[in-house]
Amino acid sequence: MLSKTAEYALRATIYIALKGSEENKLGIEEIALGIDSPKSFTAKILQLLTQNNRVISSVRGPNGGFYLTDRARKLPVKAILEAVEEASVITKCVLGLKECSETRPCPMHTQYKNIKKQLKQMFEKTSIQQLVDEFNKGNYFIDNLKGVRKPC
Amino acid sequence: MLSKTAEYALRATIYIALKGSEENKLGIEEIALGIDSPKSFTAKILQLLTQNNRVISSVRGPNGGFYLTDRARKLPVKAILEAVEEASVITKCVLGLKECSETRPCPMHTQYKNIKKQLKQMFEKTSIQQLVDEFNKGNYFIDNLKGVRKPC
DNA sequence: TTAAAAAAAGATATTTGTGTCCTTTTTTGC
DNA sequence: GCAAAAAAGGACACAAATATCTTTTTTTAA
Repeated sequence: MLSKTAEYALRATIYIALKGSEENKLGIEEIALGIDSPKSFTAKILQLLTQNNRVISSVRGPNGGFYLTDRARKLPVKAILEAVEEASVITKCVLGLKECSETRPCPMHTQYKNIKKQLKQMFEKTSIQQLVDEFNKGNYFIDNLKGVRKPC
Repeated sequence: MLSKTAEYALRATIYIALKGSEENKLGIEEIALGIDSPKSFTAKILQLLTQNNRVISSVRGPNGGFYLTDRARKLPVKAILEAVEEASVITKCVLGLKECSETRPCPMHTQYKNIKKQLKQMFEKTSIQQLVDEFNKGNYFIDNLKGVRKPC
């Protein structure tokens, strides 16, 4: 479905949104450990995410690191995919036809269009913050980080 | 969503099912032209499809070529994906977590599981023959082959 | 039985994705 | 200003996916 790049991008962004803030920036070491991804490769992906769509923010030097602005937290998950150039999953024909549409459908078009619609909805209507909220309800995982329900 | 290999596998199989039969086998040249795919690469993929799951059948020599048996026409589309080792799309976690399940869900699990379920349904419940039938209703395309409604 | 046709098989090339490492730039605190 | 910390940037390495070409095997028909 998604490339490693996109998977790491999603995981890293969610992790940073979860555990980081402008006051408490996260280093690449912690992020890679937290989401169980290769450190240097993940660093490259974070560069994409800071440069495209400003999904994540970064500061260099001591006490530097990565965090998400409030603005970024409101972005749809799709913005992460766009930043790593993989948003086409939600538009592409399942058989890979260059032209495939209502007026020129492939044999699977009728069935697949509903799935595509829901994929689109999921990535467009869900904000990064919503995933954070969901996680914080408890019992969610993003590999080495477990969501723990806060005591009442 | 799917690799080129899987896309060509689907297109080629549908094409052969549409235009070929045991009496009228199709050559690799025609197939590649018909689905707009690289010839030699497609030939490799057809080898996979003849060897795994017996999705397509082949005969060498003059008047040889590819065709689908009646048995093969009844196979689910998933059998094509299995033959090219890409059936995992319908089970994998969208964030790429090795473990992701109801009891250990990723932050997108709740939303994505419904989509995954429908993907699974589509590939498991749809037979190759059903796609052929759909195509023959007319006005469907598989790149260079246009579905033409038969005159009444 | 031989030549031609066609897929199978093998070898190799190219491109893209994934991953690592080293150097540079920026920032901070002393 | 200087040393340390951290991300940014660049170069490279490796693997997988994609693609092409050549040779071999099988089959048919003349």
